[in-house]
Amino acid sequence: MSDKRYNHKDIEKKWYDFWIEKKYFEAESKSDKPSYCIVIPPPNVTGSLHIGHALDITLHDIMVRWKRMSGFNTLWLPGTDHAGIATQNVVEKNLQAEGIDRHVLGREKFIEKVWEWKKLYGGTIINQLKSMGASCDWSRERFTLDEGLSKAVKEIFIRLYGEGLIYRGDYIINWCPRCQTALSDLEVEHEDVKGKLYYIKYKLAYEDGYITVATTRPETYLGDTAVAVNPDDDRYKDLIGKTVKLPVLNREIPIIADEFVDASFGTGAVKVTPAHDPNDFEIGRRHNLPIIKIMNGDGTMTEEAGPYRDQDRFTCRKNVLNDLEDLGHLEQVKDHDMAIGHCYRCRTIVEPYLSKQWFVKIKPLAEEAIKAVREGDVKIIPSGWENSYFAWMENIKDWCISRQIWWGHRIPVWYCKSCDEVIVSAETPKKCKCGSDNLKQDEDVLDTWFSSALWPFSTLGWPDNTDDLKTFYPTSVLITGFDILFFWVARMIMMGLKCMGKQPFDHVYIHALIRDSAGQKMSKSKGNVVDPLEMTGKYGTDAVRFTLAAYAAQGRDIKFDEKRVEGYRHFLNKIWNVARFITMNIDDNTEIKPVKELPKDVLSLANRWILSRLSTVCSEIDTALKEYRFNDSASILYQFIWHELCDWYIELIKPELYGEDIEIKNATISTLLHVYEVALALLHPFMPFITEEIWQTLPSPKDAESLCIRKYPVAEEGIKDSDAEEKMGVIMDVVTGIRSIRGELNISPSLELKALIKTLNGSENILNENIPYITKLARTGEIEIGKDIQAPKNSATAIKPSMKIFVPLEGVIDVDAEIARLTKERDKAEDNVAFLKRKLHNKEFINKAPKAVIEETKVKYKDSLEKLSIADVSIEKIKQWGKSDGDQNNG
RNA sequence: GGGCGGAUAGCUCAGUUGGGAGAGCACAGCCCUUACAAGGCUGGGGUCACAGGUUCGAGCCCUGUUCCGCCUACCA
Repeated sequence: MSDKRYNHKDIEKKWYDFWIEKKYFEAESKSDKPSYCIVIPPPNVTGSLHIGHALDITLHDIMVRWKRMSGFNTLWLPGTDHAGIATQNVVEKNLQAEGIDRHVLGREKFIEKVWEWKKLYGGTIINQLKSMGASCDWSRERFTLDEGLSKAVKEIFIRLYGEGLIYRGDYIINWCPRCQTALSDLEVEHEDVKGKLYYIKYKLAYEDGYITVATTRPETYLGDTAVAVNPDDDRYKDLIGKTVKLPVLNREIPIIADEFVDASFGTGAVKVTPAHDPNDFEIGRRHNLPIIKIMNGDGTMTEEAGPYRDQDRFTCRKNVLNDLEDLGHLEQVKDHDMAIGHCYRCRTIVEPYLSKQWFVKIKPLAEEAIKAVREGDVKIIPSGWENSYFAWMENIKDWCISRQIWWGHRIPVWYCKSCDEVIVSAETPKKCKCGSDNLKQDEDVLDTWFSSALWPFSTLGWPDNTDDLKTFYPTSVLITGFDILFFWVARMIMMGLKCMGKQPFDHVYIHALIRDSAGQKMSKSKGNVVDPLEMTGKYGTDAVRFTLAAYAAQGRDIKFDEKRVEGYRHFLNKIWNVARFITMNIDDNTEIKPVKELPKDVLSLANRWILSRLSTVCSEIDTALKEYRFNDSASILYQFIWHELCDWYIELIKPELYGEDIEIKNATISTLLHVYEVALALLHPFMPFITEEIWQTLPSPKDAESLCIRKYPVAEEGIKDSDAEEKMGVIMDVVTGIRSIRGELNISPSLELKALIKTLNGSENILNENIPYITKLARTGEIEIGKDIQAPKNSATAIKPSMKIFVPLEGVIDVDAEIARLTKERDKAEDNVAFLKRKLHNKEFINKAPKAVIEETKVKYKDSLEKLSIADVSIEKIKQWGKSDGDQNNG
């Protein structure tokens, strides 16, 4: 505490260990207290903490610590996600580095390797969350591949299958040739590119002439089984029913008519490749076209591609184009803007690919989920996101949930090799009902997001009816970035409603994305990534947390600037030094009493004022947090502590602390301690470490052994006192008035000034009673106060609503500077008068504006008018003094 | 193609029912006043993107325009 600067090193771990040891973060399965629960968005087990997590964690922890302190049975349930494709990729790469191919290793051995890897490195991100101060209940930590969660996954799969909401079938899905798995629509990231549109001539089979089709993927012509035109397209009417021959392959395919074709695009004729395009697949179905697969799962061409077999898909495209050109089939090539889908895990260009996959029939689930938000069972904050939610939900497509990878929840389905029976079961079946034991389990695993969708209840013990489930479901709020609104939030709502019959959370708070200070999305390749751990190491976790909270305004992206962190570290230092100030002003004779026991008559104006302000701050923080206005709460605390507590209050009470009156001194130090202690408590959710460190050493009366279980302050902790606030306003006016004169006229702060105050509306009592405040803060010596004070010679003037302040400046005054200063004020007043006059003379305004506004305007007008006239008089006087000074000097 | 959001001080951003615009940082001047120089005091700085409209009154509401960002989509 003796150090002038706050040093975060060593402190953070000490307190975190203490909290854990005391089990403060552990929730009760059964409790009389109201419950508050947040489940963490589980980070990928392969992950390491990035700035987005840091924001997530900070906002979570603020809410959770606030509620815990407010007396709720609070559960913040942590865990990690097995992140199927991502984790498999990581381990696969590691094995490759050792020269091991996973296919050689085999499925079982490979999964063992992943578990080993998980045991070694899976704790990394968890430890990083802890270093952020996250007050999670670690005794309830979960992993999406835990036994319990796996049970939940199987249970829901079987249930949905039984209801016909899960089905298997051959469809065109998104296929990543590198990961060699299906992807859901959401897992494909579209990127706009300037591509080409190739016009290819198909010659008619039995007569001269040709039809030209336009395509962006010329290599797929190898799989064409028809050419389609719009039935109403006059250009092609005669060709319908005829056939063309595909170049090179010489396969004969029909020209068909289909409503889908847009006659205005390209040539109005579309090549139809049912195995490699979702629309073509539909057309193919309608017309019973053959389906020809020309590409393998790894992106090479099949033998159906004839001379191009085994070629990579992009090499094949080049060769196809060359050959078509050589043979005179390439009519033209046009620039064409389009969007190309990439795998969200490995950035490989995805292929629309025909294969047998499992799907969730999603519409019935989506309807309920739409209703839940529309009827307010789930409230999305900020509400603007509701539009996106509805738009997506209303156009939702069936969800492809099978993945051709090894790491994940294996689909609980077995196929009988003897009779084609499909057995869906939580346990491994021994025999088929046909009697055969020749059963084989489906090779695929489920989409990771399928298990994530169950997270809010699977983590609480579902499908068992546990106490945790009864106590904490529905959870209170889900806090996350908008990037996983559809991936995760929407699916949780659907599954929560389906399994639990209730929404998984009452609120969804969507926070912004963090960008770099130039507004660019952070990415490793750009090298603009801010490492939160580097930040916390440098500035302390509390400073980083407070920065993120202060940045977290609703509905706007965050442009993260390290300088802002530095600024808030200064704030921590400021807070730290208040503690030092208190310590220095307490000795063995100091008697500290609870504020409630202090007689009101020993409380000085400053004490009453700060208590009143504290009271307001308490209720403002409460409102802001309730509405998830994190930035507002941060700024309220910053403003109050730095400017009101430090700049005004502590300076005001110095005379009382250094004075002789022991009773007043005790009352003041008790008040200071109280306000500071409450402020620390208010701050604790935002900056847990420094507040606990200071709080523990504070000689205040305490009723808790740690700040994190102290009752969160509410408005009674201060005493609202408008009389004190009004009076302090007058004192502040005097002080700032004199300070302005000093500052603008460049008078040394060390020079003691005399002040004469002419009161205008009975403020002399207030002033007379509080002279020490003025002398201390404005550095004045003698002060004269009265209604009839006359402006002395050679004085500067400050004009305030309830008084005129004169500061005689014999010897130090710069006449021209003071005239300039007053003229500036005069002009401002004149502008005001003109403006307000115009307004009040406006008949429409008088007729139509609310009375309160008119009254207010009138008062402002009067004040401005008065200020103008005072300024005029003052300027006149000082000019004369200037002259007479000149006379004296001359004479 | 559809939708959403943004444009306010040099920078980053607040601005909650429409009543002459605020903060932090940066900048300038003065100060090492015994909590803090990672500090104190004072000050300068804005056509609220542009053009219309509604209103007594618009940063805020309406229409259009420009620029930027994002989401979403099966026009090959």
